Amino acid sequence: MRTAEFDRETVLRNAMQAFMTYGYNKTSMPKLTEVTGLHPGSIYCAFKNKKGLLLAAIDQYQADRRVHYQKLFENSTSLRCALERFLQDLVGECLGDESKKVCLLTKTLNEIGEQDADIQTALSTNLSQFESLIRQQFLIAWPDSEALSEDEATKRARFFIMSVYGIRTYAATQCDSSHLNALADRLLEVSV
Amino acid sequence: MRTAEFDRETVLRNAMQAFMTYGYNKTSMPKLTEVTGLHPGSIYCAFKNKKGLLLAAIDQYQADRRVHYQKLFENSTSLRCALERFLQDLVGECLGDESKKVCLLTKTLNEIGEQDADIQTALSTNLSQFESLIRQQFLIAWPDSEALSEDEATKRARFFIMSVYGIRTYAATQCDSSHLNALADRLLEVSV
DNA sequence: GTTTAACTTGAATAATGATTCAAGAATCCC
DNA sequence: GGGATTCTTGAATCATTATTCAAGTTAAAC
Repeated sequence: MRTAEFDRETVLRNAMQAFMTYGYNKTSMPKLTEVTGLHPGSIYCAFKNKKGLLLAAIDQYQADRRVHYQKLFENSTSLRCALERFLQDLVGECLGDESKKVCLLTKTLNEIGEQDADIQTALSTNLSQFESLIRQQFLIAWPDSEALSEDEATKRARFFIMSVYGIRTYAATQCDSSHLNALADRLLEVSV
Repeated sequence: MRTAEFDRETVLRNAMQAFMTYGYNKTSMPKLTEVTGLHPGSIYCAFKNKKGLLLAAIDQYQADRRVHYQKLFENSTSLRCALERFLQDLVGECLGDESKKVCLLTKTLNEIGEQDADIQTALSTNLSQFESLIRQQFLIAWPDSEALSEDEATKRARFFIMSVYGIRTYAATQCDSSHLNALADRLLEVSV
């Protein structure tokens, strides 16, 4: 017997960052050995192949995101407050460094979603989990806000999520702080 | 002297379709020779290299889009009518075949925009042209609608475009006709 | 302390990638 | 029709890719 020398979560976060920066196809195995510190053989032993490493990184990404948003939503006093925090965080990420500008899920979906069923399934699953997370915020009976019907909450959450994708893409086209804030403000207005 | 045997526009449209279907990195030169009918040497002679072919395809894409939307907007009687047509067309594309589901500009930006300055410039230029095209619709003093200030038109057009990106991405996550139509309807409501 | 199973190493492999180039073919101009 | 110019051809080249594997190393178990 022998225990693995590397820390799985660290390896996955490094791989994840590389995938977000360069995209799946342009993240070569040499690059992955470099950023993870693992030799090819170890990667193939632990994750089967490059695609397996991507799938594991996607799961890690989603787990990290869930924690991040649960913290972000803690102690919100109203739907408006929760969405405001979310949007501020989003705009901050869009203006931040390369590796946080993009969402691993949508970036990967855009790049290779149509070409691989396993990856498409993994991404769809994780993206609808993300949609649920937002939908829950719309469904909470806030002390300071009126309650929404299930149907209305679903529709509004969907529009919100769709616009979040839009803001991320818009930020890729032109990274202007005032434009992004204006878009976020407007989205908040039409959502709440 | 000798005239070229191939039709440049046809070649570019075929290349464009391949780039939209497979993405830049996964559209190999063998694939490009297949879809364009040109031999490697001819491609390198006419477009310098693979990147040059992409840049030319981007220009052709934008030229085609401009014509498409000018036709689409012809004889609109109000802003609402123009946007309605645009959104119907958009949802139709999202539900249609692979090569029309995506926008070459945003797809390429997502995949390799950060990695190549020339491509980023070309995409930014074309995307802001597209934004202008939509902005013009908001600025027209329609017979049936009230006029907007320049500033208000710019802001609304920007939010609209951002949401169009969002709808395209959302369609990639789940291609549900009723969801897409509901998103389009809501976008129309908050835009006009 | 020896065994044993598991992890690590990194060079070798085989496939695929973009790009070049020299030879051949076709058209225009005089 | 002859020459000049340009386009076409496609095999060869060189770089890069993902993946494998056999040898080496480590630590837990008895």
